[in-house]
Amino acid sequence: MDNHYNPKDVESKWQNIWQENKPFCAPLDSEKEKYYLLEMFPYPSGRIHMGHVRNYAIGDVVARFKRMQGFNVLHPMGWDAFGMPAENAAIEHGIHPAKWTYENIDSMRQQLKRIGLSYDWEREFATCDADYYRWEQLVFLKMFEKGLAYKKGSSVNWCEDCQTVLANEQVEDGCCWRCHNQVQPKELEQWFFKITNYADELLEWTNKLPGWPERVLSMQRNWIGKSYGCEIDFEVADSSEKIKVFTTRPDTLAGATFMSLAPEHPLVKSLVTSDQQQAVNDFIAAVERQDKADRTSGDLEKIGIFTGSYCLNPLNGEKIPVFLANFVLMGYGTGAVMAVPAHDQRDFEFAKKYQLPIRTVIQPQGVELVADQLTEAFSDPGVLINSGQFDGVDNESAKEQIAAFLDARGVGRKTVNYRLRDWGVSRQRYWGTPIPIIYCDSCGAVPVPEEDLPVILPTDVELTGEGGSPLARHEAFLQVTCPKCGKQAKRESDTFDTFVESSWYFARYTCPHYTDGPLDKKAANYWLPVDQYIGGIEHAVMHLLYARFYTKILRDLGLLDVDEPFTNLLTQGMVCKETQRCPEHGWLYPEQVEDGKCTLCQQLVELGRTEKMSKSKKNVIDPNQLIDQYGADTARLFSLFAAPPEKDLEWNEQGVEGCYRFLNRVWRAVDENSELIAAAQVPATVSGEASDLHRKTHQTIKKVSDDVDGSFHFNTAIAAVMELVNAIYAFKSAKENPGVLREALEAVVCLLNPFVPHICEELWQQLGHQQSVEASGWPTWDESALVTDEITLVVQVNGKVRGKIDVAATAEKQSIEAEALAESNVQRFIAGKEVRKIIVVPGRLINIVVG
RNA sequence: GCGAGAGUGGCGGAAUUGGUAGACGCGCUGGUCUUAGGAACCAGUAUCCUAUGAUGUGGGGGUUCGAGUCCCCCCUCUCGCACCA
Repeated sequence: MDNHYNPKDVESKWQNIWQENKPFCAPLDSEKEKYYLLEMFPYPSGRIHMGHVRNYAIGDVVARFKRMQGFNVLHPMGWDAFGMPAENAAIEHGIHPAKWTYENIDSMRQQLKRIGLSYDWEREFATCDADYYRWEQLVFLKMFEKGLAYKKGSSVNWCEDCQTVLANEQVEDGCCWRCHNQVQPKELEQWFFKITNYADELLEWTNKLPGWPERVLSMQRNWIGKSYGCEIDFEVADSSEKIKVFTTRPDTLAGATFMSLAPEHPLVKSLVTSDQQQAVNDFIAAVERQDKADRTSGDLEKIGIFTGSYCLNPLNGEKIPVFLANFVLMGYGTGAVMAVPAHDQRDFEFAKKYQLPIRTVIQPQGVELVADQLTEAFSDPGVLINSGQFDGVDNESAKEQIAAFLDARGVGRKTVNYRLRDWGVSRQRYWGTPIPIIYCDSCGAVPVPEEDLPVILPTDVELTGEGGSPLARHEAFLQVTCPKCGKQAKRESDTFDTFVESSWYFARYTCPHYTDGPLDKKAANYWLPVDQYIGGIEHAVMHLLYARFYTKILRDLGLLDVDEPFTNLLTQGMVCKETQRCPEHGWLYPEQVEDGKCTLCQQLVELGRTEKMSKSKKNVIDPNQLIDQYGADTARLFSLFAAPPEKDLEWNEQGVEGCYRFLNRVWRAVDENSELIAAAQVPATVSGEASDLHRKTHQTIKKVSDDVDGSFHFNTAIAAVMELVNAIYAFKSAKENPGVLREALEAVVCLLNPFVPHICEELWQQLGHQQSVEASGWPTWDESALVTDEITLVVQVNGKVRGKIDVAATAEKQSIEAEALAESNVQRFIAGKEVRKIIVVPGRLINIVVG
């Protein structure tokens, strides 16, 4: 046996062939049915990690499987190339973000090619290419024209020391990650996309995407958060001002004993009385220091301050105090909450703390609810009390009746509220798509004329991490003349959120070289929607919702004709690994830790949690070593065999060896038998051991087909092929039945091809085929080969297994029962007892119930 | 906190969706062959045990002839929370 399996040779041979012959390029004009398969494109961090390998291996199985099934498959790859890490690299190492990014892309492309992924590389692009982002700028101008992009004030994290805006990720415990100075909120005018205009359509379509996991749809529905309720006006006492609140519980209105406003509420200034001014200022400053995400947390201590003003309850005219409260956010509803402590837990805790009155207005039918005795808010349904004319009404009807009462008096109205907020797309950063707007003192915000696009991101910038965005200091970029009036004007210096680029790249893949607009409508409409999208569960809401929204924008701008971008979605579980952190040096790579101590300072390392692999947490596993040692096929097979795709995977290399061993077994099985089976064919009739292998072959074809097609049970598909290979090794009468053996070996090679394509192409050639295995088609199974004459049934007594019987597959219920009762071990358990019932589950088991 | 998921041998996982719990693989134990074995092959491997027995799918209850699977309560872990991508 001198023809050993040598993955290095085999893999470079086939990768060269694929590079030369381009078998994965997808033509627009094809007789075949189209299939668009897409994995979420990577950020070019420089190195691929096991999460990438897993994601792209999953996608490649589907791409190759669909190609074998005869589809015209589009399977593209590109780069989500704008973003903060490139700027950080520039700040830390003085490399220009463009150079850093394009070098990373080159290195990652090489790494991806080593895995043997079947991409149409002709369609590759990076989102930082001006040929890409220029069309994003054009779409922005169209959105601006239609009022779908607008400007409004919004708060950012500001570091006074660095004079710069910080991303949430750059804020640690309320402090700047670089200088550890306290971060403050700062109000800036920023661009927003009106995603709220599409809230209802985005919500409705969550019921029309059967190919999406229910949990993702559920998260998106909750994110949109449509709720029906009532907007109510509370007049401010001794003033003409009104405080608007949104509530889903107008039925509790009579129980509103105070009002809570967000500290950011615009009315705060006019409401605060002079004697409360100082206390309120201190309070607002304290709340500003609190993390936004924690503000609504139930754990957070509820704090508040009296403004000195009162407002009037529109139901009963009662005068109630107006407070500011840390748990009320300006971003949701109206930024004001009518506080009903008896029936809302947060209000209850707040009222207890500040000794505010608690009044029950709903109680369960027939039970008296005494406010003084409440230990928590009562939020169940019930009947109204203390509510004047509405007493005795059940609370569901009271919602309607009170809304109508308020409406009739012009002080309230039924409304729909969404949790979803408009999408803020302005970033005060350099490495992103320039927003194509010019500010003129006379004309205001003027769009850059279409013929002047693209607004090219200048390359001659200095990045320091201080003093705000470099574009804001780049005079040659900033200074322009107003396209409308010709006077001196200034460019917008903010760039887009990188989520904008990732919201339409899948559409651009259909026509990446098109020069007359963002999309070639013919290509877009042929390929879209994406038939199968694959990516991490961490994108369940934001990216996937933005992409859905942007698709509807493109549709409404007449650029394509689909309503939704992704017909089927597979959310891959994360590849996780334990993190390690030094109190002084932050996250550490595994090689920086020795005996639980940081090698830089010898301090004890905090053992972190198991988290998703990310460069910033330094818990990334680099697959290159694995590929060097075992080859790409083994790395692919292992990442697919280790767990089902949806499941999170805690990284552990145990088992790689087994996958390599298996590929060696496959190799030898073909190699050792290739002469014997050279021209063999399956005979018309097979019997005995040969018939068992013949059946096993067809069972495996069926099992793998079912597991791969639509259900992604790759781990069990691979297990099934392993069983078939075990059966091939156990097959003793190969010499007498070379045809049956050939059939089994060819099935193994075909079925494995989507998983481990290099070795399969090589073995397919060795089996004497001229055509590639991928072009040879997916094997089909013969139903008649699956049939067995005899089946084994389990016999239970009172639900416990007591024996097994072999019966003819065609046996009648009566004879099965008789045989089960006669089984010797079963006899022991039913002797002397009354048989009450016999349950026969066809093809499975018999349960004898005795008493 | 809110929203969404997950929990099965020493380990990764399987279970036809209410019907034999532990497929397949790793690891481990013993053996064959070999100058050698970190190669290959064969046998064994949930736990307790004298077992044709009992127990067993994060914990506790329930429904059922039968529950890993369905229902209720609890625990632990993971993801997202709007400027990481």
